[in-house]
Amino acid sequence: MKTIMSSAGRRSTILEVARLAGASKTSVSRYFGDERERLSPTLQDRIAHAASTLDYQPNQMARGLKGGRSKLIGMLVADIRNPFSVAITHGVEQACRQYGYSLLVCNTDNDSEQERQHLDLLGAYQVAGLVVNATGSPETQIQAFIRHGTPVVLLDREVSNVDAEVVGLDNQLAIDSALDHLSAQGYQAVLYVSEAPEQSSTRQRRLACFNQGAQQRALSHATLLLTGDTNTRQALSHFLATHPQHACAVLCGNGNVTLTVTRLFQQLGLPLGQVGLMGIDELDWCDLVPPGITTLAQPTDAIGKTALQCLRHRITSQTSPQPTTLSFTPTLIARGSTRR
Amino acid sequence: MKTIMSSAGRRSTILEVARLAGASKTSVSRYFGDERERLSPTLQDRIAHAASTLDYQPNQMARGLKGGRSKLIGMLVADIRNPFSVAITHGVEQACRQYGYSLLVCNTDNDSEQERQHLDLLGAYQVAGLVVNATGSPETQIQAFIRHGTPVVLLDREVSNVDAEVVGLDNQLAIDSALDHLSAQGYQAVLYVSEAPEQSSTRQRRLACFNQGAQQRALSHATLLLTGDTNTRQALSHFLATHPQHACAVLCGNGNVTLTVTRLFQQLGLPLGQVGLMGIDELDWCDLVPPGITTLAQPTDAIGKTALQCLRHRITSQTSPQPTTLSFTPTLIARGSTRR
DNA sequence: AATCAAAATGGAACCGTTACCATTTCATGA
DNA sequence: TCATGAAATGGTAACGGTTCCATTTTGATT
Repeated sequence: MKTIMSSAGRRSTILEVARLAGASKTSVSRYFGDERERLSPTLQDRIAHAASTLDYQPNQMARGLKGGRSKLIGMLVADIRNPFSVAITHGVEQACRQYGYSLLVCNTDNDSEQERQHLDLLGAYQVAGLVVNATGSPETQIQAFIRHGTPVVLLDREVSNVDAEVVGLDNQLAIDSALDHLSAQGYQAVLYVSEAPEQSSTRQRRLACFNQGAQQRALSHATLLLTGDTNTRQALSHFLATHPQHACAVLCGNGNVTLTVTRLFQQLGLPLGQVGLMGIDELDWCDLVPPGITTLAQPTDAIGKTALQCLRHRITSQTSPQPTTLSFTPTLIARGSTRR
Repeated sequence: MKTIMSSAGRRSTILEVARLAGASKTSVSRYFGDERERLSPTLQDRIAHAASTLDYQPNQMARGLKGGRSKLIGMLVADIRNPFSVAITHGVEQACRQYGYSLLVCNTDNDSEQERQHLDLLGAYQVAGLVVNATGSPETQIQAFIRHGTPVVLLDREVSNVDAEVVGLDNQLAIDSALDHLSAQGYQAVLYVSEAPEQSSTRQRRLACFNQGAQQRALSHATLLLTGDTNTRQALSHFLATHPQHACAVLCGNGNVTLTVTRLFQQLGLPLGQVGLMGIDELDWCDLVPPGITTLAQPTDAIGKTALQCLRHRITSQTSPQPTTLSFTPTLIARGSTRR
């Protein structure tokens, strides 16, 4: 014997609230919009009471349709499993909630086809703003958003021909700090390891800064790109072998690289510190691998929050983008891996 | 001299496509809905052409409004910075994209007030389904979703009085495997470390299984809860001190705990392996801390995808929940930390 | 050629809001 | 008391789709 739950609960509408409160749709709408003070205290009370009785909540779909924009912020993330991305997402999400937005998180897994699809969908949801950590170069699609009047902020990676603020690390400063630290610690030859730079302006920039900075400091240097087919272990050994007379160090372009290289060090039995190791991006475990891995930490929360601030600013003041680059300063966390 | 971009691009509507194609709104709607085959090939072509000319894409807000449901899946995550949660989110997100849904990710930071707010919003967006990794006990709110006909799936954690599938690890099996492994390795006294169990049914269950399982195996055992005020370092030392005649091991209830305890081991200078260490949840760095930390890995991707399958099943077949528990089998990854 | 069912297409109402404009209410000063 | 403007409130047409129902077209059958 089953109890039939016939009240397959429709959610209540503005009209029902209006009726119960003895008011008009318009007044109820005003109450829940930002014109509550235009209503007499009496009416406010009646509406408040009716709404809570009916458990009313404005339908965001209807609002979005009517207003031409939703209260959604779209966020495109290149790799959601990267702790750095997660940390930033966390910052963005917090800021969203604070201002009544919800976050539509779209992970692209570094695949531009997925990126394209996601951007299409985000368009269809008429997002109020877009935070993009790009994979490929979705120029045209992003331009379309901008043309439609949707504010866009680029996170960490630039996209060519897109006029939007870029929020991220000061890469020049990061690389400089790293090289300064390494040479201060007495390392004379540095290998920079990076993932494929084509995908990301940041990777390119760090690579360029590295080459330039290493040269300025008269450091022996080389670079290694982690592509699928190179034998990284061999490349690393080779670098060490060609610099027998120097104290060698490896600088990792991001957290993923640090992970890979640390594994490599262990496989090769390289003593951390004697061969220096340093990475951009702080990770949970950097203090756990003895004697600790030196890193440059990014202020992820600040970056995320700033990204949303940019959007909010442009959403409210309808100004067009002032293609600035907002660069944040990394924090050096020195540990044993760069102590000889 | 500035070029004024006066075409502050409105996106094109179904009506415009209809006009350009010389067809009716209805036909265009059918084309983009799932009744394309009802249209004559000629008409399909005309519409396709018009749509691509105008760069048309159906407005999801309008669709959602009309249909009473959006193509959004809401996901409530207790702690988005936990790699385990991220891995599952990744699985859910992939599955969503595959079926044309978008994922509204809501992080609660283990705060039930945030959870409440987020659930409200998700309601307002008329999500097609809800994946909940609960923090507190949002019983009433979730019941409201179910009453409204929105399918709900619980992830990892149950919520009392909510009839919904629970997708997650087979905790009994996990604890049993762990204890079997530990005692096979010769450990005789085991300390189970967990975060506050009030928040999470899973933590409670693992704790209970541990106590029962340890007793059955005649292991000396104790538990330690990581709350803010306990001196965990002291507690751990105390456990070791009270079992001088036994080979001791620590079992960690989840990834966060593993991180904390590993730090503790280092602070105390405990030799990994001689004092055993084992954790539930596999983490990036578990093979990096010498001699490697033994873990039970959860099939996160499968869990995430299954969660969405459940939703889809219930979205399409409108059946009411069959409050099953879908339990997944953990994989033991044995490393040096449990080798004496 | 006439008939008829099936296939193809279109008209219009409605989903739940908001925003413009119109109307009512109210307090104020002449 | 009445005019007057401001404040408070309400009516109604969109917003961009979907869906029911009606209409037209098509092709097969007699």
